[in-house]
Amino acid sequence: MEEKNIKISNGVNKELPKSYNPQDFEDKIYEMWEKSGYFNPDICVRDGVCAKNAKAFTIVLPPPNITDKLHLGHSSMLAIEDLLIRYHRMKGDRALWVPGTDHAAIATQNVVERKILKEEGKTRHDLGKEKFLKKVWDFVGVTQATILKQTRKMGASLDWSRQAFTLDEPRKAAVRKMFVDMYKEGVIYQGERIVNWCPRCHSTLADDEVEYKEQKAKLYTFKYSSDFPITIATTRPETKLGDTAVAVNPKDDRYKKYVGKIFEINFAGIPLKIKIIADRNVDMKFGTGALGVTPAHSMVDWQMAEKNKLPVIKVINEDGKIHDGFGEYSGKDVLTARKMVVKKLEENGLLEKEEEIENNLSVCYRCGTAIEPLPSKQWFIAVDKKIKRLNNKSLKEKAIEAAKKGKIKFIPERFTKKYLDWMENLHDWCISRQIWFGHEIPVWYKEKEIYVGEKAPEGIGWYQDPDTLDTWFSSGMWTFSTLGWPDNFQKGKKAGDLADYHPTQVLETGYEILTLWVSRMVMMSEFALGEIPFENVYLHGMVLDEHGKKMSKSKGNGIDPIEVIDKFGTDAVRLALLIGNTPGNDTRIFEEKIAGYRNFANKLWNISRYIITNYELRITNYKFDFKDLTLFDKWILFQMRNLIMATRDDLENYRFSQAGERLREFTWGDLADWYLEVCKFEKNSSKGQILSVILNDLLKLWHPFMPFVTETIWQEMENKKLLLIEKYPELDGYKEILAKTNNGDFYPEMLLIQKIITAIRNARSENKVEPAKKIKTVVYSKIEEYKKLIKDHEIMIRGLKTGISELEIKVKGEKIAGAIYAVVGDIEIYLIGAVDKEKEKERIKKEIANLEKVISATENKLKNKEFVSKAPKEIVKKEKEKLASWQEALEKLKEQMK
RNA sequence: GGACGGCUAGCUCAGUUGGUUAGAGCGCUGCGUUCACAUCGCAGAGGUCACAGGUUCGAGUCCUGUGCCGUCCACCA
Repeated sequence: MEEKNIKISNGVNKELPKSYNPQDFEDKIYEMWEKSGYFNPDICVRDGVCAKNAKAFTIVLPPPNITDKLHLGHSSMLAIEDLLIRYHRMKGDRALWVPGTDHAAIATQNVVERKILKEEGKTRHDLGKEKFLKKVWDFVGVTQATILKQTRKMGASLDWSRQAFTLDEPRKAAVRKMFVDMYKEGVIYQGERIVNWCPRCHSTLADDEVEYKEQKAKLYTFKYSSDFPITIATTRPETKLGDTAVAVNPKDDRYKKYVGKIFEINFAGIPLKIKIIADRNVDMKFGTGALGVTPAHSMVDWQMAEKNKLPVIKVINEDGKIHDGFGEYSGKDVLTARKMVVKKLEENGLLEKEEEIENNLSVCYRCGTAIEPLPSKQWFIAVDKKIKRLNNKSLKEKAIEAAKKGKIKFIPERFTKKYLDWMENLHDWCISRQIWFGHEIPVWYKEKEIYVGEKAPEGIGWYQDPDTLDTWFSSGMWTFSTLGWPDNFQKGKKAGDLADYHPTQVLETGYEILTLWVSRMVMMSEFALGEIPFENVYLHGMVLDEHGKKMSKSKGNGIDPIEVIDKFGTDAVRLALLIGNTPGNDTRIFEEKIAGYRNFANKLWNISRYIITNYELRITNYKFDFKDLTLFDKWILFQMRNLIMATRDDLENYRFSQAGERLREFTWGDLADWYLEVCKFEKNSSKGQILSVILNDLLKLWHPFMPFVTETIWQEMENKKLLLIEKYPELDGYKEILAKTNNGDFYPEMLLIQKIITAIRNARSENKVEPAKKIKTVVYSKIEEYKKLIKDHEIMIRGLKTGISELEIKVKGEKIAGAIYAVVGDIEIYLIGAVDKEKEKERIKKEIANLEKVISATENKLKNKEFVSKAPKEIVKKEKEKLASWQEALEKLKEQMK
């Protein structure tokens, strides 16, 4: 067939290249999409791509931290979300995907702090707040630009006209409004709490910023004083200067009699009032079973103190030294003070035991300094407070209810439990942070006055709260702050984007922030709008390296998305991330895997190239009026219809990997290896049109997975419209065709032909017959229909690498000696004149052994009366049929061995 | 300490409600370059589904227990 010149989309006449080179097309294609405006659903409505009243399908992109460029985990997130968005856009939904980035307060501040320390040898305090923040904003500008570029590289069809940043002006206004509303409602309050304090960095740390270091420590067992009845144990005697209670387990008979009593004692020279309290969290078996309660310097003790209304005595100050008012200890650092206290105890004969134990020391993840838990004034969100606007339910209750009632579904389902466990144990949420970069707290002070409002108060002498808000406060508002809240929410009514796109349909994010982020979003949305933020939460796993290790810069095992995109193409990277893993599970990725999908993209390219060059005239002719349909035509259309059905079902149920594998199997197996090969030998008037239909729908099905190569091919096919906004394949046309073929009654015939071809190839290969050698082939069959079937498909059978020189079809003849033998059910095949007797014998023996094994297993099954009586009739019938056909084949093979 | 996940071919992983001889990709073995593709084609080898019980006519799949690996949470005074 002569090679034709194909018009490429840019108008230049040229031949399609032999292999697909992503770099030649990807950027151009993305530009086309972006310029078209169809990433924006409003433009789609305007141009009739989707109906005005079409269902909305909204995803807000989990905003990547601007601390660094994107890694493969982000790529995975983008691939999944883009798949969903493209699928729904093609289905005709008003698909909106909102882009943005996260200021990631603490993380960003730390990165910049480290950077200036390294580059200029300065701390943030050296620079001062204003200069330091300028440095941060410079940094943000750079990384943000990189992130946005990378996101486009992934092919993400985000609506850039709605781009947001968690710390831009609209979001700042939203945060202020939220804070003030919550404050007015009494949900936000100021209170004291133990925070993780790093005495070196002079800052609080979030719980997840604390690291634990295994170490050996000394556990001291002692009495406060000789007149105190209970012995306690501690690794930190110096903090005991601030003890206000001793806690024991309420079931502990040793101490029951003391519970409720107060002892006034002198501990190492300092007078203390100690109350004996009962708390079921005290482990009777650890140490002496009694715990000295130091409310100011232990999270757990603080909680006990609150419950029991105990006084709080601060022992250690912000520099990690003993506070004033502790006599000789004041001003000493904790280690010195510890030695002094222990010495005192020894002198007074109060120290009973000193032993080495293993324990976990909390240290600052930045500098490794031991953390001091200290009480400090912070802002909180009350999660248990009943709120009027929530029908007297608390934020916690609303968030739990949403999951329990199934308003919010989790994928995979097991994360529902994790979400609920976390929610049920949630304490008030501390939202203030002692850092500079972040949302300012809309609170002003003037001597003893306090003002909370969206704008600074009038008058002189007011100063703003120096703290900033936890980054999750603003990202918790992400689903609605990006859709125009609060402007779009007046008098309790949604308007604009908020009315059109909220609640969103899917929140797709990593399972590691289920608790940190997802839970907060639910509470914030319930408070602000009285509705859930999203209907489904799809959780993906982590992207790990080949050996299952986390990718990290320090280990140097990370794969840079841009590098692999340059090497293998975006589509290949996307497929490698989408296929071969399941929701909520981690996935390993390495270059060989990506290379495999690069090969696949090329395969699809070549399939298309073949169809386009050979059937060019009919390629855009998408019509289901075929004049004549052969067995294989019916089969491929049947397979295609099943594929469309299954893919839709898979995508609706978030089985992306399965959908991808199925598509791959059809494309490479059914279409390339069988149907296209058939087309080379079987000519009929419908072929071009069938191929046109198949390729059209196949490209559409693949588009959400591999947007670039599919769009490129689509454009090569001289389509005026973008594949991006094509309608997703429907079943209508296929249904008609199928009705005409009695819903697939041709299927067994098709399988028979396939089996005959495979059997011949196999027999030749095992006998080491050179592929080029043509052999006379004789086929026996008692069944008249089969004979006709084979006769009708002779050209095709001969064409498909069976190396037949002459094909003879007989009813039944004598066994042909010295020939290669194969059997397919009733059909016997002899390949004459190329037998390798030893190999042939071996092969038949192997097949006999194989058959005998399955036959005996099946016979036993059918002998079992209970199986026959209790199993469904269908299953039993199937087993019987199988057995019969195996037995027939076995007999024939045995005949050959004689 | 608590919760969750994994354990299926040499490697990476699928396996939807229990029911053909348990699948795929990569890798491996043999053969193959004439007209879509060597980023390819054809054929093949390779698994007692971690282990032990149980339910069932029937278990990779459901239940109980054990082991190993991993993750998250809580952290011991």
